[in-house]
Amino acid sequence: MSITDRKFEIDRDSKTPLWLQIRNELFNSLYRDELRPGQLIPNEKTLVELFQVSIGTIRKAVGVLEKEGFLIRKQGLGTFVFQHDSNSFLFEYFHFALNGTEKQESPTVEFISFETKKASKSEAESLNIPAGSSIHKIYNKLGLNKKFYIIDKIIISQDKFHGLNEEIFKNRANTIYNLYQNKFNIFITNCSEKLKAISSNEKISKLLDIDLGSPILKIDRIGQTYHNETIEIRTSYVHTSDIEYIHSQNSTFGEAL
Amino acid sequence: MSITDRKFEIDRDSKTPLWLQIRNELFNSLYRDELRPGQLIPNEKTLVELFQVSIGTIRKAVGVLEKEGFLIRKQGLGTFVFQHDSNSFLFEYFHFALNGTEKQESPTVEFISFETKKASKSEAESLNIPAGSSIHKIYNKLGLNKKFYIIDKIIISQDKFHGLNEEIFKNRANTIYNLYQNKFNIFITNCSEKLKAISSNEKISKLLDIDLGSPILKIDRIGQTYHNETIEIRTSYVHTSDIEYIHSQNSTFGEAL
DNA sequence: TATATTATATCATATATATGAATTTTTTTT
DNA sequence: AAAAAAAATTCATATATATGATATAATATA
Repeated sequence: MSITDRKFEIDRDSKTPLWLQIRNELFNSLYRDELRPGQLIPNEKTLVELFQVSIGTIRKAVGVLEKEGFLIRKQGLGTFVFQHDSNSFLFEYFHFALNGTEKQESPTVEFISFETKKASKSEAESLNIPAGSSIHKIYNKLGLNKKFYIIDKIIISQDKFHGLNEEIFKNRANTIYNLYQNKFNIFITNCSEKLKAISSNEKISKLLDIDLGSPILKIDRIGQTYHNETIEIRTSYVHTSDIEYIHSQNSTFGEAL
Repeated sequence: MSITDRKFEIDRDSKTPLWLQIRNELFNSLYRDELRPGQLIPNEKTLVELFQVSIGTIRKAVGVLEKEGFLIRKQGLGTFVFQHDSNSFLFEYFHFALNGTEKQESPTVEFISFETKKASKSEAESLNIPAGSSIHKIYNKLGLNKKFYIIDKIIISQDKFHGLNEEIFKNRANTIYNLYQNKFNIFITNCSEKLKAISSNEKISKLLDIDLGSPILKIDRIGQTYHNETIEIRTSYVHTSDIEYIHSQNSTFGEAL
């Protein structure tokens, strides 16, 4: 259903502000896929008619969604739905740079393996799927500057990625999140990472060509979509001799609405 | 000089929008300490008269500074300058939680040592001070749940913290950044952290009561004030058996203006 | 055809104004 | 003196409107 045909119910007597109601309605349209990644959304004048509010209220609602990262406004052009692609990937989810440098380069990605198997208990729990469900387990190698430093293990539910196989995964033209988005209609909206230092085991040592027991940065990432539905578990094993994980922030930034 | 006595120069013919000019003027007032941490800033009506623009333009400028974390608006009360204190500390700069938990508890902090010495070449370089200048080197121990997991090494220039000594540091009533802010008029506005996995050396092993060579998370943090002036170098050595470093984010959040 | 011009569409900035909500202060009442 | 009520202060929401900036499309011109 097109968004311009929708009937939106805005309650002028509600205690929640109009702009927030509209923000939520637009958010739901994203969630329900009435507005798709990359798509041009109706212009402000049309939204005014659709919601029967003033343009200032529309701009406030759209502005919040823009700050949240769901929409992108372009002056003279229109407002678009954010999409995962090779440009956005770089600065969003890849947090490594060569020692001492700030500039984040695009990593080289090399496929290692693709398996489909039964989820372990903890894997099933993290993905919130029934115990014993099928999952895809994918290994990748990531590098910077012609050397590989990172092993990525990706775990996703088979059910949510119907038809996914090694060929499709390997032949994707863009990022992994772009594949999720375009082929499987799953849009990753947020990630949470937990970092630890561990000793490398035999498998990791071999894959990264380092000594057994070397200190390794282990990153557990949970990738979620709308309404905090967990889609992906990704574990990164990083040899941090030449590269480092970067995390910058401003005063209270990050905790704001 | 009080901000209400200042003469602000707003250029209505400039290509930079009024709201941005005003945002910058207010930012400079923060930088120049005409507006101090915790202070109530003039109300919107006063700002309208001060800058001779409409209230919408003022609200836009203040709104941006609020999003950036420099101001905090309270309906019915006024707008205040953000300040470092024990409440804000928790969720801003401490990124650890016990394994599996999300909730961030306040860490226990225990003083280890306070030294004043000559800066090494790399320390001087990082702090952007002349080679051989005096610095303070402070060690702390941080813990959660009655166990210590973190050793913090803090390095600051003696020049910028005139009169600081062990007693003053130990007897502070609040956070370290609060001490900088209130006693030395230095306001930390942003931090950048770089993480690595290393093997613990003898000193760290002893301090954290762990085996020599255990994998350790090493965090190099640069604390800066207005205009990216580096104030503090902090290195954390973290034993991540029971705790983990947490980093969450939304789609494009973090890269927005 | 290629280039310059003009028109159109769309978001950005700015003003003016009215009403509401939350907090504090002042006044009145008991 | 204490409690309740009223007033004042301040930010929040919402409308209406005008002009500017930017990108694209359509048209006219060389």
